Amino acid sequence: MRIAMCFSHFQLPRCQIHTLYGSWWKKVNNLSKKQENVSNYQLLCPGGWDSRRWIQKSLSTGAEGKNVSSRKATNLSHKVNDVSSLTHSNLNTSSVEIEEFKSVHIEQKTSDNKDISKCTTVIVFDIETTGFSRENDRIIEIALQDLSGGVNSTFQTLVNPDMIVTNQQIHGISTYMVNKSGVPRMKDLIPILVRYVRSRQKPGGQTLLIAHNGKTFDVPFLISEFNRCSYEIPSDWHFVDSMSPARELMKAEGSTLSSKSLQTLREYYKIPQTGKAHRAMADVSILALVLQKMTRDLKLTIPGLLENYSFTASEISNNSKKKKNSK
DNA sequence: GGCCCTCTTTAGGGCCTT
Repeated sequence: MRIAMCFSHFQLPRCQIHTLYGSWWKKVNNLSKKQENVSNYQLLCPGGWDSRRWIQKSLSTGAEGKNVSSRKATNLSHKVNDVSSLTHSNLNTSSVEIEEFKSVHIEQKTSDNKDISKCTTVIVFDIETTGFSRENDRIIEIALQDLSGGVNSTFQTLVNPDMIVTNQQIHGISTYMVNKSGVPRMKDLIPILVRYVRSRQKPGGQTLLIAHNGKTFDVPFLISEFNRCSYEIPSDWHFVDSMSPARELMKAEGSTLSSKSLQTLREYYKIPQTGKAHRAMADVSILALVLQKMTRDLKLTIPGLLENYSFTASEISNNSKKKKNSK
């Protein structure tokens, strides 16, 4: 009931949660089984996959766009207030303000890698935007996938940018699709997004969010949007740019791998294109599969990713400020 | 815009993200 109040406050009448176990999830499931992906994920998840990982329920604002026809929304009548029964119990929505998160410093964690792996939530995410400029462009779509799987392991939504979309040819997202009532604006979405991520966190654990080219695009863009809406990225969100391990892979593979782009990595690992490239959820599902292959090849674990590749939003912000001041 | 590589660091160019 408190959730309902929250969304009422946000004025998101079309925010909905529904079962997305349509052909998309089936494809991913079948694809993963065919490609022996399930066991490979154990590199990222030394404790092994949770048996719930292929349970097929996802979270969406209901504004994921018409182009995602393969993900048939089979239960649109489920309202957002049902989220309390479908996600973890800590979706406290009595206040629209984001609580100060308890920081979990990597260096304070136990040296036992298994414990780190068990308490770390790994989420792959991707954004689509109206362009490359963090100052002038806006996010128009965001998608996340918790690699531990289970109920509501994915989250996706279109975002109303309050501006004309001029790069529809890239992602297929039109002005008409996002500039209308029912599609949440970023300022309304951020609290929902933060609560979703929190709902995926393990008790006392930390979150590792992975995006391709995230260090120079997705994360700075996200920081910019949070700041524009007077929010801050939670301090216990750690990020990894999958481009970094991709560079290592390129060094190891030499000319076999010609580029570190997501599409090249997808082709390298013979992962079929599911959905339209440059739609957020399609790219997330590809990156999730690329990651499992890449971490296997590089023998990377979650502690390894945290130690060698992770960064925080504050580090990105501080670096940006230093560079501005030095100019 | 930022990272990385190299024909480099007193620099320039390619890549990657939408």
